[in-house]
Amino acid sequence: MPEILEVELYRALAEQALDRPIERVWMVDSRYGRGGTTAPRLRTALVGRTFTEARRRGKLMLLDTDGGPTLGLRFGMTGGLVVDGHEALDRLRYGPGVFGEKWVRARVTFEDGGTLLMHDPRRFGSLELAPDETRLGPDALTVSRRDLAAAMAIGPRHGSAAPLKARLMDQERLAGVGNLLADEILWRARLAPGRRTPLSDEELAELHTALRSTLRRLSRRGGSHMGELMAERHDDGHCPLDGTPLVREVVGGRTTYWCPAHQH
DNA sequence: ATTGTGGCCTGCCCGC
DNA sequence: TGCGGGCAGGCCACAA
Repeated sequence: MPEILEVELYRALAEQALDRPIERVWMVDSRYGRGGTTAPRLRTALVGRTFTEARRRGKLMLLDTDGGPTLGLRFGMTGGLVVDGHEALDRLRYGPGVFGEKWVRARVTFEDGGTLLMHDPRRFGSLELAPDETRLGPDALTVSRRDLAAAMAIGPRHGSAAPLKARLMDQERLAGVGNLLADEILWRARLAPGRRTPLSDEELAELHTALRSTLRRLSRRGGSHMGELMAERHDDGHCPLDGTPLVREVVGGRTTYWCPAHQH
């Protein structure tokens, strides 16, 4: 489920876990670790230390430690964060919608008895010690128009043949936008997901405005799934703007809904 | 180097 | 009611 808005909620929740000495660390199995991160290495890195800061870059959450490596958390499609029994979100749209002990994949227990845990039914999330943050592009919540333009450069003169939507979701170019947000942003920017020609200055401005307004609006409304396009994301869905039947197709490897009447 | 594809896991929903 | 197939908002390894 989580896109950038959800991970930002997780990050805010994780601030409750700062400055509390870590007593135990558990992970379901070493396949849940990434980049050589195993349960024993997690223990060595974390036990006896505290988390000092909860950061985020795109969809990657980062917990710094006092003197040890930073812990990176990725939530995949169904991952959720729980601190001291409190969830950042009531409900995971593509998960079972309830909390289940059997879906807990990792747990950090503090000396005060509290816990921070990863709840992840589908197991697409992961933990990684000292993740390479530099592989991610600028954060979508704060990206400037200039940096967005650089990230989106497409077309023959810019050496890329990837469709616009794939660019928007390429985490190395722009960090944080997932499939749902991409559709919503392009719909609001009036740009077709399959666009491969360079964007004009006006279109880039539209895209930047749509990115900011969509993130701000959906953040207020409670998450990435609160977009206006969401309710029409099904067969026979219609454009909320002009009533045109939406096109459903795969763009950039992901299911895409868009309006052929006003997105160009 | 860039772009596209399959696969990872598990649960839900739909149609038969 | 039960069952099988298709689908799911992320990301990686791999092929072309």
